[in-house]
Amino acid sequence: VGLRPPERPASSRENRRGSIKVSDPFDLDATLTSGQVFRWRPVAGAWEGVVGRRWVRLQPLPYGRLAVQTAEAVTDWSWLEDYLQLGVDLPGILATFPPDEPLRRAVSACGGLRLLRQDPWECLASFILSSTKQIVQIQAVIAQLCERFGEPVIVPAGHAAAHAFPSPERLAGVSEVELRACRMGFRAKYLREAAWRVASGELDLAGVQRFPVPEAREVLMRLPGVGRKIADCVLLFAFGFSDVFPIDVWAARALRAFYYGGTPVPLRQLHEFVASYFGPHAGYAQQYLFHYIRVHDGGLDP
DNA sequence: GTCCAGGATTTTC
DNA sequence: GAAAATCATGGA
Repeated sequence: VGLRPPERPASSRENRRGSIKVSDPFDLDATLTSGQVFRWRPVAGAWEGVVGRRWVRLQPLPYGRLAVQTAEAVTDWSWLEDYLQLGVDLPGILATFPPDEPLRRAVSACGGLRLLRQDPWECLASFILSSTKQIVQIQAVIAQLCERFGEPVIVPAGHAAAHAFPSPERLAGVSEVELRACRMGFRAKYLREAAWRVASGELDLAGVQRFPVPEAREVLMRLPGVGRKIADCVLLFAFGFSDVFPIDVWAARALRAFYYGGTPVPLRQLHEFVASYFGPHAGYAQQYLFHYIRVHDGGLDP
């Protein structure tokens, strides 16, 4: 795992392109479309997005490589290796899954699905905006939010403008009416309150990393509009607590269909089940089941 | 008009 | 305490 030197070392753009060798399976398409991130866009067989303050283009290559293009010269690629979690031993994680038929099918369908390591603020804000919205709508809301309030980032010459995710300081100063103009509805007041608490220092978001899961979850759930599910998404996608299993309508649907014969099991019982059944990387199992039932299983059950 | 979405909160037993 | 009812909004 690591970044290979560019094909043409003498070029002045030598640090703007490279390719990453990924020894383990890495399904970029499944990873970026599995509902954990909302900012990546498919462009001509590749994916374009913004990580932190950097515009990035990723393209799958043969033999387990990823082509990487940035807009500015880069010497230290640790930010991308961290975001893509290239140091993670995915086969080792999959080996901890219980050997049941649903997981076997899900892993077989998208064996290179990864969990990314997202910025906590962007992740928290994104999932505050996610509640009772479809993924395509969440993408649209966040795109508007970034375009209107995010700082422009450097893009390749001639490329359309791109923006960083707006900081909590910026969003704390945006009116609820302006936020609602991004089609986020009642979530506007929740986003503003979260931005205010983070910007003021009342909520030390980075500090959440140091807490055990129950305390970290409790801290996040003090925010209005953040319940168990959204808190768990932030714990899993931003803080890397890979044993956390967020249960949304789709995950609940998958659990009931695959493990309870489609019977209407209450949510509380599902939480008890996932806490003991899926093992130390239950969050990965969740992502596989979530993506599988949405994309590969027709999304329907009896 | 109806139904649904990577839910949260309030009310009620 | 947990289960049920209410809230909420844009799009298909």
